[in-house]
Amino acid sequence: MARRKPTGRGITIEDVARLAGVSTATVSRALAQPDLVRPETVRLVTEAVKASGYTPNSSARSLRRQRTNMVLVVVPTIANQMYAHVLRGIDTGLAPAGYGVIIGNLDNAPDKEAHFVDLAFSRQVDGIMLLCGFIPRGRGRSLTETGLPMVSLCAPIPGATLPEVYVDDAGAGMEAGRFLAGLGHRRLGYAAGPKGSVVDQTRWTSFRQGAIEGGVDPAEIVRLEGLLETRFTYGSGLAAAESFLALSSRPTAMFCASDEIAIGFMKVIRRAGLQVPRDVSILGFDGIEQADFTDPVLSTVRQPRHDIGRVGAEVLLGLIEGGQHDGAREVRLPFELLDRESTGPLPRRPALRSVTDSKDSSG
Amino acid sequence: MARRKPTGRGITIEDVARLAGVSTATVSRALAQPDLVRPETVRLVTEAVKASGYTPNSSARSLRRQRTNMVLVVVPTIANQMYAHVLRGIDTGLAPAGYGVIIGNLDNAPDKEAHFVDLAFSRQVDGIMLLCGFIPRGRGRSLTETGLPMVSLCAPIPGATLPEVYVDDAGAGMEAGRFLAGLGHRRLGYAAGPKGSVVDQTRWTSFRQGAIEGGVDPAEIVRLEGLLETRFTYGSGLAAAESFLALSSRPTAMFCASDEIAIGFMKVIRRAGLQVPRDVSILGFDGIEQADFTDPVLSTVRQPRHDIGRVGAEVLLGLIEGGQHDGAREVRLPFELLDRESTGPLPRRPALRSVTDSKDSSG
DNA sequence: CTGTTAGCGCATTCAG
DNA sequence: CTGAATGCGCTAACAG
Repeated sequence: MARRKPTGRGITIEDVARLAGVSTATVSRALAQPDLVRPETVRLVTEAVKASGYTPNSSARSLRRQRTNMVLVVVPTIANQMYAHVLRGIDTGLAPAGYGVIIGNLDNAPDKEAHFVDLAFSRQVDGIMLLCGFIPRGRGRSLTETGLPMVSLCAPIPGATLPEVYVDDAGAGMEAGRFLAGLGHRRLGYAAGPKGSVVDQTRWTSFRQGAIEGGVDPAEIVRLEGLLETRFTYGSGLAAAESFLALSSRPTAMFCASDEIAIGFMKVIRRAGLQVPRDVSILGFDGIEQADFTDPVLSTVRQPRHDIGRVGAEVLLGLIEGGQHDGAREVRLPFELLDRESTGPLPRRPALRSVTDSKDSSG
Repeated sequence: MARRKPTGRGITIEDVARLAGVSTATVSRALAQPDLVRPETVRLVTEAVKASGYTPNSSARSLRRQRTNMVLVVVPTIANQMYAHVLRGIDTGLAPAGYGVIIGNLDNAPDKEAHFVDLAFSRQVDGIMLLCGFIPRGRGRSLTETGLPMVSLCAPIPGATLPEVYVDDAGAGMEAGRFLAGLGHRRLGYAAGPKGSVVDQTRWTSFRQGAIEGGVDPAEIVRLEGLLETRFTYGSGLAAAESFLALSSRPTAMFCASDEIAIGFMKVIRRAGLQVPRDVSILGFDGIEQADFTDPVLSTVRQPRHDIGRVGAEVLLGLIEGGQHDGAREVRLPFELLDRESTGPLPRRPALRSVTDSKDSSG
């Protein structure tokens, strides 16, 4: 009822000032730093605000304060459960500080990269979170050149010196290798992620190393890639499984670069008549919710998805509000190997095609 | 190399103007409406821009133009595959028009609602997309009062008169009911979604109706809810399954309000020794990617997730750029019932507990 | 404690 | 076709 005449369109600070009988500066202060204003005046202003329904215009405020209270989050694809939960964590960490999220969904469209670079250069955000494992470029310039605070989550970025928040992929890979070796498996496979990815590289290398430590012959560790594009998706799992089935001598245990890959992989080999884990043990990576609902329940290396996001947000806020980059801070979060139903001890006889060849393995 | 001295911090339009030897007005025009500027001048400006690395400041531009080129997307939780894909669709529809997405993740935190209302009132966005099936409120005011263009996706909002883009839930529910009845099932169950939700209500009512049309006795259609909070999540499926198992006379076919519910449900009853679809048929809703990877593959009603987002974005852009709300436009997208592996004809004998009681069913 | 003043960086009048 | 001037709405100096 007390709604004031909307002069032009929105209610401005001037309307409130008039209503409260004070200057705009006082309104601004009463709202931002009430302790610097006489209580009675604060009350007047507060009431005027309530009466008018005033909300400060964010563009004007951003322009003036050189701060937008927004963060750009660049993610390979929002459709992946893993990233979705990291995003939730980011939101959890950012919201209390009054920051919002602008979503930068790459979604395998390289031209979008440039768009996010522009966004950053236009100062639409105060900081950047990279979940993509590389630094976006476009129009001949890179995000680093914005000078904006930036952190990398989920994946380290080689050559860059920004704070990183992620799990110890190398340690996890090692443990995965030792784990499967410890179950007695002597021929292992790795269902690969994207070839260029540091994360994939790390997991593969360390897995191999862990397996060797566990007593596996290096020649008996095979890397399986998809035929076309290999990413962390179901599709890559399907493709890797096809490669797997085509092998004359198959691994008895597989380590997969992601849960999606593991789930895709498992589907194909089960359709082919193999049983998990009797014929093949399968170990995933990520610990997405869906892995709790496969049958058998997927063994996997769980990453603290939510925490990665939350901690990443806190690190970034520190950079934004604290000011100085205090060198390349690095936060390693703990992983956890979940030994569940899709992994088991070495079966009596090696897994062969359902059409059993009379050919012995050489050795 | 040609980088100009960064006077204060960023490169402004003034720097470019100086560099090109023209006024700031000309720079602005050369960039926004080159046809109004002499080609030679445009060239000068373009070169100056390139040399300086100038990108217009978005806060200043937004303030001046009363337009931010951002859209707020309010989503119940970003962790749900369904919403994640709708979001992708939204991005697909928005990006070509130069609009970005600010993510409004409710995540079951009611206090966040108010925050998004403030965001809208502060004119930080030009439009709003609601995937939550209701109109967020906070601080005693509702999003509608912002006067901003708004559309509702995935769910109609009762009482509101905004454009809606969603599948025909009623038709889908009917078809689900007829489908299961057509398979010969005479005792049906519905694993419910959130009680207050219009979507749940619609699916349940129409499912019931379809089943009755298919010849099922209304008394033989049971609604199963979770014990605590019932939502569209795995957890609700688990809870519904517990209720299911406790029934003395169990349905032989279940319609689930979402795929997550269906998957959670399936897990529990299979652990209890029941087989799908031999003992119980299960039909989901949504058509998330994960449903392709269950064993058996989940039958479900597929929604065009991506299209819902894309079309919704286009409708909203029409409102934003076109200006006038042309009444409550409504777009219904087609659903598709996927008859796959988790549904089958009525089994010979009704599903009982694995510990077979000698008690006959009354009838 | 409060008001006045001065921009933040840009796009749009209005004159030339 | 171009330049000078104005103000979008707000906050931070600086005086009182």
